Amino acid sequence: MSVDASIALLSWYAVDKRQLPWRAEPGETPDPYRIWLSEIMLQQTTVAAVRPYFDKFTSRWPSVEALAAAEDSEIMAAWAGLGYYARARNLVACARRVAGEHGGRFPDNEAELRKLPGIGRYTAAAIAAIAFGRRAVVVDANVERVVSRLFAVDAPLPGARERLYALTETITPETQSGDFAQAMMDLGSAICTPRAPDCGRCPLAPLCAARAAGTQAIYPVKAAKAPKPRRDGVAYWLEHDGHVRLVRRPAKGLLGGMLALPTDDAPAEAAWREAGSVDHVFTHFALTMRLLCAESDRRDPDGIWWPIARIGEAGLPTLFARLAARGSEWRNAA
DNA sequence: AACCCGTGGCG
DNA sequence: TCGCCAAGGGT
Repeated sequence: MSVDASIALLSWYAVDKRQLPWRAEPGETPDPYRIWLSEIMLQQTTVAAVRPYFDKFTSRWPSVEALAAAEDSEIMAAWAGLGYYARARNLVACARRVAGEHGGRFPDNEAELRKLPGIGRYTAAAIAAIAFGRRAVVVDANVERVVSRLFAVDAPLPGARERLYALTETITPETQSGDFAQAMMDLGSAICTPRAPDCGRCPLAPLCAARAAGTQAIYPVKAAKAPKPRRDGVAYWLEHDGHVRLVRRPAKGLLGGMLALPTDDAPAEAAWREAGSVDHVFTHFALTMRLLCAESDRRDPDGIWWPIARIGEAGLPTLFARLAARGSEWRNAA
């Protein structure tokens, strides 16, 4: 099974693999910095969403030393809109550790990579295999889906995670495990998809237990999810002389470390006026946030005041970018 | 171990 | 329309 699976898969990958900006062409040497950056961005995020951010980051910061030397605020702003902002905070911390403690070179093995911020079991294995040619067991959501079908694993996720890891280990080849991992992920993305997998085009179909039983659509089995609660909030658009008041959110928690409109408590005594609301869905709750707007007769010198004409450059996360659009409309209507 | 943490596309 | 889903990690 092991050898058959990897040969069939690698043959398919050699022909049908995707061209991606971070992926080295055959004969090229992969750049660990670009592999690392792409892997962090791709955590729980689609290739289509990552592409423009990867291009922007590698243009502005072509090396890990360049990234390490950047200001936190620049990097957070550049990450705005991509989500899961702890990744950006860990990205800076990791770049500075690599630049400061490793001479600008990423560790070339899983155990050392695993010690760096933002690099967990999956990412350490992926970088070790793809950037450094190490044999590593790379298990992401694509691989879990493919393997759950190959072996018809009936135990539900996330409990079945260790079982799926062990099964992946049995089919991971000793060499070319980086290509094998990327092939599994491309297969999961293009053919062995969550709904309606295209088994007719799958190089692993002859080896697939679920396919043999005709039950491929039921895998991976997943535990029921808790219902998503709804919450309500208030944000404030306070402007003065063409500028709007912003705040830097606390480093931890929701949208941590990002610039935002003030929330919860009014930033000033003013004649606040309703300007509608924005609905936004986060991973674990749905939020309806009202927007209150006012003009201030003075400018608190301790606050962050951003020119409204350039609000698009502030690097607001999506929720606040949408609220800011409402605030600008309110302003133009007044 | 269970919970926290974004966003946009898709059927 | 809305729930599902995505190259997960931290605590």
